[in-house]
Amino acid sequence: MAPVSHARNQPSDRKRPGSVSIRDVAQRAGVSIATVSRAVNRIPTVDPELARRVWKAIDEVGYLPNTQARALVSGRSHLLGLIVSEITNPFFPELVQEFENLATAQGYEVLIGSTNYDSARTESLMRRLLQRNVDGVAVMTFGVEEDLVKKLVEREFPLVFVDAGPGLPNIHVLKVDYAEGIRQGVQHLAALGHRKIAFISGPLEQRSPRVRREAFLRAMTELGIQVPAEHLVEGTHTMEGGITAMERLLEQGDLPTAVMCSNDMTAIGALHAIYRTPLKVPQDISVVGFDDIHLAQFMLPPLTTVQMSCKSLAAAAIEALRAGIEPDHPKAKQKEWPISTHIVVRQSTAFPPGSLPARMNREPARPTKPRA
Amino acid sequence: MAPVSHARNQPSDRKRPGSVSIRDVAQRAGVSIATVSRAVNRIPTVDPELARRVWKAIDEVGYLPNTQARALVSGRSHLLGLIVSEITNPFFPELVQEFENLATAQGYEVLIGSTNYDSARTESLMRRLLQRNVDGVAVMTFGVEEDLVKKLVEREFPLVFVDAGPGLPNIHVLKVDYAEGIRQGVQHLAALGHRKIAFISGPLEQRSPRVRREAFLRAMTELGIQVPAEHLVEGTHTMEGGITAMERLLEQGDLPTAVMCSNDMTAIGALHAIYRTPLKVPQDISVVGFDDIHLAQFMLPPLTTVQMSCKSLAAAAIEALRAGIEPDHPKAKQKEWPISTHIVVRQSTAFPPGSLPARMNREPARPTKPRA
DNA sequence: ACCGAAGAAGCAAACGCTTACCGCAATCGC
DNA sequence: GCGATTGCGGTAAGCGTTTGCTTCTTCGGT
Repeated sequence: MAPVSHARNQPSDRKRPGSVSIRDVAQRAGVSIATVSRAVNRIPTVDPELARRVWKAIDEVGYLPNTQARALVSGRSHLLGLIVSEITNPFFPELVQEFENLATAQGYEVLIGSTNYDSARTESLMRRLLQRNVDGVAVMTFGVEEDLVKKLVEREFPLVFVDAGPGLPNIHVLKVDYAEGIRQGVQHLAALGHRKIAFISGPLEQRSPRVRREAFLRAMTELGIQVPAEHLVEGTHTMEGGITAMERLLEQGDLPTAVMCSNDMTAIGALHAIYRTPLKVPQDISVVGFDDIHLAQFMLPPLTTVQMSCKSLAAAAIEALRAGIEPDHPKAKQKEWPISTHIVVRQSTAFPPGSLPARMNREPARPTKPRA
Repeated sequence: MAPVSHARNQPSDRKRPGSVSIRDVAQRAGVSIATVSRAVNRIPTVDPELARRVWKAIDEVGYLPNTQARALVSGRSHLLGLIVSEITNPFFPELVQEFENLATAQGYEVLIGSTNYDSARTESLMRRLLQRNVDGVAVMTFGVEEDLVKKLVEREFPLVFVDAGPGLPNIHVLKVDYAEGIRQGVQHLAALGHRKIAFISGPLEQRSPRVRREAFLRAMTELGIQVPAEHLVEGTHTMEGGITAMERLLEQGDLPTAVMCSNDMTAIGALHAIYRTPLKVPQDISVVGFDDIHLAQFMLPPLTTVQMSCKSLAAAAIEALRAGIEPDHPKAKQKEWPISTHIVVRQSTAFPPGSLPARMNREPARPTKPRA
């Protein structure tokens, strides 16, 4: 029987050829693994000369510290979970992009999952994220399932929701100010002379679409404008949904002169539905979106929309998570993170038909820039 | 000084409240941690009765095995890296979605990174993925940087490229059959009577766009059609690029009657550029895309395009990775994975103007379904 | 009744790292 | 000049698992 030497400081006969461990570096530099570790982590107590030797060795053997092992001892994985509802909805890739940039800039990696509105999926996703020991999770789906969330809250697990998830204390919430942006949208339309303004909502079983719809109704009420029930139609936050909803709007007798949509994909769907008719946007009907996705400015005509900056959404999410993760974060106590919204006027909105000499409608209205 | 007891089998005074380890379960079930581990991994040598007790304990304390620790000992992280060039290009979210579904179905998690065509970013991304000990990486950016790839290949690190990355042996390659799909596209146009067919390419410093352009030129040559240099314009694989390129095409004297584009976003940009002129698609000019993203069928008119199924792309990528990772995978030896492409005829293509009575052009051509 | 084989559970090493603690040499104070 | 401090590096414990080896029990064969 071969006497196996288990000198703990010897380089391992590696499993995968080429995977270099801290011991290889230590051997090469002629120091202990502790010193290597300290050098890598730039701990000032190590002699500069030695440190140089270590770094040289690191370079020569091509050492990369194993994050898993680090995570195991430090208890922090530097992994963040990001849950979105549907990654194929163009809003989310933009969000993901921003989130990722910010996260990596802070030394975190991101595990993304999309739920497709399926709560079983969400649950399994959450479980997997926890097994991976993520340091925190941002739930950016605009409709939350409340099951295991409670347990997590009890565990003081850093969690960020958008629009207040379940009414639980002690979780971070990105409070999107739908009211402001949507009011701006409605007022913009009203200022142009519109009175018959329809609204295509998102799927109403979700929270956020409901909130947006409420905001619209309130803004209309403020202006003293009635909204007939048939001008309130439900979409799905997808282009298909926008098309269908707009078609329904077009079929009925009392045509609105303007349509606000719960998100941009819906608005884009609406534009498509209108293109298929003899009607023109914005001359015959104005359309306003919500989100301001990249695509919006490339529509024909470029879409007037309410901007919800995914940059600030991502930034707030990261900040909130860090506040929950890092013990001495300046804003550790903050629980609500406001996200502002405001209208971006492009060319899909104009005076309602018949309100003015036709030629004034040729060039779409271009009010002054909204306040930033 | 308090004598610290270090009985290894006692539950830890946990770092994060609520993080439950295997020892908690062991204690609760009154067995050793080894038994818990074996029960969890369904190793048949454990007594059914004991196993039941263990599972009960697991349930009671809410135990989730720590993947990091598992990875550390097994040497496999069950993490897959997915590198895309630009996650905001709609093609990629679709790919990501498929990839993720497949990966999770096989028990893998996915780390996504988008390079934005920045090779420094790619490099840092790769490094981070390696530190995370990913089991393999799929590089789905359609233009590769060849730097550290070689080292990885030497390490026998499972790597999948699309379109043959650097001409290195021993890496898995998803061979997209551009030629076939593009030939079908060209032939479709030629069959309709087009002879003046322009091509908007992607950024030519990347490999895949070059291959697509080559495929187009070859298909044209096969048909004996000359392509004047001014009908070959370079885009950027984005909508903006498509708009600019199409504008350039429109400015020049010799207007093509059809335009093929290197990807769908380019084609969509081209459609937009054309909408801004009095020309009509498809009556005055036909447009063909490439990719068949979801959006394509919702264009006005619905876009005729060459489909490159991201489902099969994702499936092949996963298969290839697993073949590289799992020692006894059936296809461990396979290195090339063919991906077929074929045309999907919708309504952005029709007879060229003037070739036929006008009314025949009212309804766009609808040839029979292509072979699957 | 005794020995050996088989089955089941436990012990402990190992995965790659961080870090508390300890030992050693050089320096300081008086 | 000698004990006390200080500065640096090494030793080893431990993070949460898996797993080879050992131990203990049970049972069958003779």
